[in-house]
Amino acid sequence: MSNRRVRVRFAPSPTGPLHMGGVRTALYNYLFAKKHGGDFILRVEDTDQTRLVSSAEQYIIDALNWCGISPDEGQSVGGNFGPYRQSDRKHLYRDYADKLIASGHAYYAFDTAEDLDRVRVMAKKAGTPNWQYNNITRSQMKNSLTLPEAETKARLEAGEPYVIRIKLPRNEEVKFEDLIRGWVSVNTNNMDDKVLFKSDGMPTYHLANIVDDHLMEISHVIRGEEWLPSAPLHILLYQYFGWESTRPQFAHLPLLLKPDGNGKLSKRDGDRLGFPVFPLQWTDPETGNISSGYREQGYFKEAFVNMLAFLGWNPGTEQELFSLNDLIESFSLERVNKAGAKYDHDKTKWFNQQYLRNYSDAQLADLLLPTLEKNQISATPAFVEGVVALIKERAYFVEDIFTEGAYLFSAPSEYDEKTLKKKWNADARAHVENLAELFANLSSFTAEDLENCFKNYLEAKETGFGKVGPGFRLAVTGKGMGPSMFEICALLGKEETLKRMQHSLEKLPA
RNA sequence: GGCCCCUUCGUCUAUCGGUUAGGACGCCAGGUUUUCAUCCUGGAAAGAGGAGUUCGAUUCUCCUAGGGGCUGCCA
Repeated sequence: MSNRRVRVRFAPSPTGPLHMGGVRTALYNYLFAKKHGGDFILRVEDTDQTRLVSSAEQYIIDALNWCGISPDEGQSVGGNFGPYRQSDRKHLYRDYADKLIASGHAYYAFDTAEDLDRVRVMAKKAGTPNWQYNNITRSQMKNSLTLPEAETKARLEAGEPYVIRIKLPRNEEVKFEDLIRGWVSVNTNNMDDKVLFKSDGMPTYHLANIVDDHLMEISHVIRGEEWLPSAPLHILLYQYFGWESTRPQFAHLPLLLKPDGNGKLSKRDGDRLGFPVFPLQWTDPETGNISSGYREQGYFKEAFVNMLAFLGWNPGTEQELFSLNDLIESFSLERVNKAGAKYDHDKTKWFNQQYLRNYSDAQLADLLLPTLEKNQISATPAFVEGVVALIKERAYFVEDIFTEGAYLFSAPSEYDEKTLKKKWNADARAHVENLAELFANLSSFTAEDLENCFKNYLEAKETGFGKVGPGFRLAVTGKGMGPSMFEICALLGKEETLKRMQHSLEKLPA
């Protein structure tokens, strides 16, 4: 058992886009697999045909690929344990359900959905809020345990719809050791006879999940805490199938919580609180609604992954910046927290800023190209790199470099009103005029030259930086704030700088 | 309501019986900067409450409270 090859699976249901909680579950599975030299499998659990969203499966694959945590096995990449889509495995499950019936651990139930609704409503009226189909109530229902054998047989042969339910024992303690939570135990009296096989011929999650994990030789089931309540049921299934010796170990992850109010982060929270909940942008195929994604918002996948990894896990050191390889090296389930974690968007932005700074100017210039193209701006690579160097430390996103430094690419068409009002006067105008003249005579136009020239001017005029600087900046950039003016002018070059200064004198009030 | 899980600064977290309870984000103040951003320095900020075990509990146990999950022929 301990020598068993590590094989983990991420098993989403393709009912929509994967949200960041799902991505984190996938990430932890991936990290655990890679840490132990094992396999990371993507299994699509599409047993609920009514909730299926056709484009969801591809979205899930795209999202994992973007994050750099592509599966080793799956429908799209192949593998020796396929098919990896449960609807393609449909033929497999019935036999297992039958085995359970044969061994007395499951039974046929003929109660219709309407029957069950009625019973639940009545029970509620009688003061029982959650009626369950269990080892007591099943005696009053229509199933192969209560019906005469001949009638069961007749109904089956007549093609009457039925489901197969697990038959839980009375008053039995089910215990298992969770890798994150330790011993968890539940009494079967508090569990119900879950449906294993639906009337549409599909297995439910519970059956398909156990059968597939077994067949695919899964060694560790790492999934969200929402599955903790049904884990005992799964334990029992392994027991009834006689698969206890190869039963995977369980690890139930803490949930990602909404930053405001209560509850777990859900798909419906997309953009509601001013941040995406999806890794990639998603267009709802029915409504056409678009939900934003981290990728399209300009987040680096490294930052996104790093941030997600830290929501529920930490290395125990003070290091916070981890590449995917660093994460693989450091990850362990023992260091995963038990309590749910609230998502913090500020921290996510901070992570992105950190990664942005780790890129070289040349790399960032490259990344900026599409944005420039979109805005129909052409500039030499050297110039773009110069802009990056000047602006990058005030940027969180690549795109910020453009929005913050737009005035470097094209001369200002408007001038900041506040600065205009406060700093532009006859003196400022005269200073710009004088400086333009001095600059025109410079043979070398480096930041250093400009600074010297500027400072000499200040001395000559016996004035301070504060009297001249703001007007000068306004004239050249149209802004009231920004990086060093000397750096800016040096980057723009003599011709452009002078042109802008002249232009401002014509355009700004006298 | 029932069952299960959880509980350290606002948030993410460190601490595996003895610490001035540490770090990060955010926030505030000061410094650097012509300005803004960056950067630097500093600051405010936490063991839910109550019992017990122990020489000693944030750490172990129990109770209470609070939070979360589940309670479907959904996953």
